[in-house]
Amino acid sequence: MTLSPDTPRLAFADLADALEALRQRGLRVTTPRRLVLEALFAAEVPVSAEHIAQNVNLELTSVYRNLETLEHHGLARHVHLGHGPGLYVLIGRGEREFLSCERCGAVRSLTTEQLDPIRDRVRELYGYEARFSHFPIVGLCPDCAQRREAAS
Amino acid sequence: MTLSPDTPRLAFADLADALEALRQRGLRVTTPRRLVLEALFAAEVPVSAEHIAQNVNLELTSVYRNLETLEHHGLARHVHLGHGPGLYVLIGRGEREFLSCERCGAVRSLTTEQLDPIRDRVRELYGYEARFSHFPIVGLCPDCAQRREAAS
DNA sequence: CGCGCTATTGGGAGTGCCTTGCATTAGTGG
DNA sequence: CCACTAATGCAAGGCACTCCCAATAGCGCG
Repeated sequence: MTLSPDTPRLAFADLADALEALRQRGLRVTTPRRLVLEALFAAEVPVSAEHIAQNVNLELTSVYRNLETLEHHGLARHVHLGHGPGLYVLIGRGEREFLSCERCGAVRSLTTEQLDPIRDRVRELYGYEARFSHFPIVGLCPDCAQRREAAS
Repeated sequence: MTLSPDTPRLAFADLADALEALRQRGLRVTTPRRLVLEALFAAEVPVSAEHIAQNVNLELTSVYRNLETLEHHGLARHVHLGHGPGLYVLIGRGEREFLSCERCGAVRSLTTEQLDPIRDRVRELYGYEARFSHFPIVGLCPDCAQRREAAS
């Protein structure tokens, strides 16, 4: 699957690249590893370990272990969108951040730069270095916010 | 606007007040209930159910159930500060919000108004109604941010 | 290509944080 | 002080991982 031309350049353009990177780091390219990576490449939204395990028919344990090593080697990361399991995404295809709706579960994807003004404001007001990449902002999406306002 | 009977605003200054409010709502004032409430009044930071259970020597189950009913009746709420158990706080004594440090666990307490500029910015940029009250902003406190910068 | 070294795997058990079910206990209004 | 039923204690269950270990299978080497 080719990347759209406007997608930022990245370290791991495709599966083969990523696998090569792993091999170079002394990691073995096993079938489960490859399948997990494939699942991440195929996903357009963050996915749970459970989801991957079901899809590619792997032991959940193995999926978690692979996600962990992918994270450790900078190929993937996970976010906590409210309650529920952690969700995993590939790194390197243009960094994404997320806003999630507590009510309907909608996930809005943003570029890192889009959240910079928020991070800047938090830093400037409270000195905290907000890292929404791991614990994103949770709230109500425009639709749910409106619906709730109408109901009151 | 009209007061919805199932979401009344409870105002209570102390334990006796809170217990009276519960009684008025048809809830029984039992020893475990009173102990959980006392623990919340005593805590100056958000506390876990486990913490309460240990302190007042109650069944964890009972603590969870009581926290749930206190939440349901608007006397308490909980926040998720990064990983780890949910942490409970009383409401009605001046609303607090939190900023937590992913590295050292430090929790900075703020008034709701202090976070309003951030919420406003999120709304104005993305239309999301950020609700940091349930999933607060997680990041690095000034100390940890500096330490990390120095290390790089 | 075969061999050996060891990273990785499957599967099972364990942990943390709750949630549910149920028989028993104890607040409360009458 | 009685009856009614909310609330409790205890046991079990559930979700999201995390750990352990014997068996397997990549990978470098000859």
